[in-house]
Amino acid sequence: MSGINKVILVGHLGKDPEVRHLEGNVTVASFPLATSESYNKDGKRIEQTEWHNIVMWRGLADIAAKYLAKGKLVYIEGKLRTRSYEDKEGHKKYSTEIVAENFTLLGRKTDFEPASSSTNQNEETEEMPKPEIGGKYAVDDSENDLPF
Amino acid sequence: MSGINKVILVGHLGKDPEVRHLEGNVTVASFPLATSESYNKDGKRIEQTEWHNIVMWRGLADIAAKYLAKGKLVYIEGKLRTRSYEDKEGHKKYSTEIVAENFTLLGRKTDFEPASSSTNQNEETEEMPKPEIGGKYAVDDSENDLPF
Amino acid sequence: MSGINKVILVGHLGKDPEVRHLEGNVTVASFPLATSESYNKDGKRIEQTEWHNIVMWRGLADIAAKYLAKGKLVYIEGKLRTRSYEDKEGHKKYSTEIVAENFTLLGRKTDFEPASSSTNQNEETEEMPKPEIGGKYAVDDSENDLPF
Amino acid sequence: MSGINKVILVGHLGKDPEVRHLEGNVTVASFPLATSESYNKDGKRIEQTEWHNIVMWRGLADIAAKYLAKGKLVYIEGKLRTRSYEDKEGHKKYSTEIVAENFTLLGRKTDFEPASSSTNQNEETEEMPKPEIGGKYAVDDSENDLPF
DNA sequence: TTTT
DNA sequence: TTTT
Repeated sequence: MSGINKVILVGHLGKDPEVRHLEGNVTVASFPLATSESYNKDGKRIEQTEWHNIVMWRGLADIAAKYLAKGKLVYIEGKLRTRSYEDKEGHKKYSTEIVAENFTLLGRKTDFEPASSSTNQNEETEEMPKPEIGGKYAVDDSENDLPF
Repeated sequence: MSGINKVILVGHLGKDPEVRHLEGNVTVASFPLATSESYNKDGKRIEQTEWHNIVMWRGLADIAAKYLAKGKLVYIEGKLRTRSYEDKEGHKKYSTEIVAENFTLLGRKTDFEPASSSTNQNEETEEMPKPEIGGKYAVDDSENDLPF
Repeated sequence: MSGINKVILVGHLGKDPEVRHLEGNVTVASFPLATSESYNKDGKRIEQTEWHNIVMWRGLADIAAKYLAKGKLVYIEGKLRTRSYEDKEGHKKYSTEIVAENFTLLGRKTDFEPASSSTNQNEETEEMPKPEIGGKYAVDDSENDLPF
Repeated sequence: MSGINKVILVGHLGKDPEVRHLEGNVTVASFPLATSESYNKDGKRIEQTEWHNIVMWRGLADIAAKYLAKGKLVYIEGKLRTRSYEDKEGHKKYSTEIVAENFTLLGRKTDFEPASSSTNQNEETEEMPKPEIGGKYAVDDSENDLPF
């Protein structure tokens, strides 16, 4: 109860989204996102880049697979989730991810062409409408916390 | 294109939600929300309260009618919208509202009983589940900006 | 007490910042910001633009005067404030503004040259460092709500 | 360049803040924060709690040491930072933390008494003013990314 | 009044 | 591994 868990990021994709299809026709897309900030330290300009693991599920993953690609600038809203797992040597590890809830493409017009990287090229591209420049993409996951 | 318009508020309702039913079975709920902040000025503690006009549509309005009431503490996410209209004397006026997209009840447990104020009392109360303490309420308005 | 009043916007300036200097060497900058979103209605693509009145004070206003200009894409964080005033005919009016707390320039590289519009051209430009692309600009207004 | 890295949390402290004093009179406070959400799955109410590692520096850490304690409800704004380190066995590990930039106490009035847990009890308590209920605590870290 |  |  009583909780807000919200992340807002604007950054560039470090790689094309990696798309996997799970049982039950569930799509998952994931990619690293860089958010950089710069500041002065001792008179020198320092740029610090933070890398975030972004995960998108179902419909949002499908859209990500079509429109997002390495280098694109994107606004992402989501929530933090930390998973624990064991690596191959059996050591417990933690991974913190941002589970995206919606995203908006930002940046120049040429960024708004459908992505054509090896990861997400496919024949259905023509059936997909052009992404609205700056359009917000969100998908109802039927996980709405409604009281009925 | 290229736009983010997001408001995040935590505050108390100044009144019970006012609920109206428009043609097409559309519900609208609206209420004032106070967000206060305090700061020191010239050694004196100043408390400044800002009032916001909150509007909720459709399913979210229905939920608001059940669970929100004067005095409750609530987290609200939404977007800004400024409407212009003419008052009775024909003068053009502007009103800026926050169109809520979701909300979460905060505060003590006793705040989470269904509201029973004159505004939102009705027979269906018993059919409504208890609100989850801190549960997030959001409703898909079928306005998702999906490209298909 | 108990309040959060936060606005997050990404949009384009509709005009150059209008800069005023008040008594006490206080600078105020203000400008309209457009946030647009598009959605489908009845099979047609609708674009809806919302206009926001942005106000920046003191040091932040000085920076805005240098680096912001009509057309630029900017991320802004701030809070809502509604002022009431009387217009020339003596009618009470309300104006809701976003008092900015910090901003970050977004967009293409060419957007990061110092602004040279009529509003903010001045001789001091060369003394100003180049804005960091995507650098965050914030100024401590000595209004921190610290308990001491 | 071009980056926004923002986290907004509302949750309860899982423990009293752990306060450390580094060389140079630098204070660091850290504590776990729980944000819970509940949703329906297969007709059953599921409550899912996410734990976040919160870190506060310098002046903000000092304030946290005074006013925050296990169980308190707090609104926190900050940014994500992932550190890598080697554990005692020499295995590389990652830890994602939220570096807080400001916080606001939420909840009932009785929550706003100075904390008196073992962690943060000390003689200076009387010199500290009462925290404003819902007061926002922020401290300028002299890390402002100003271009001058 | 912005932008695409 | 992004971007400027």
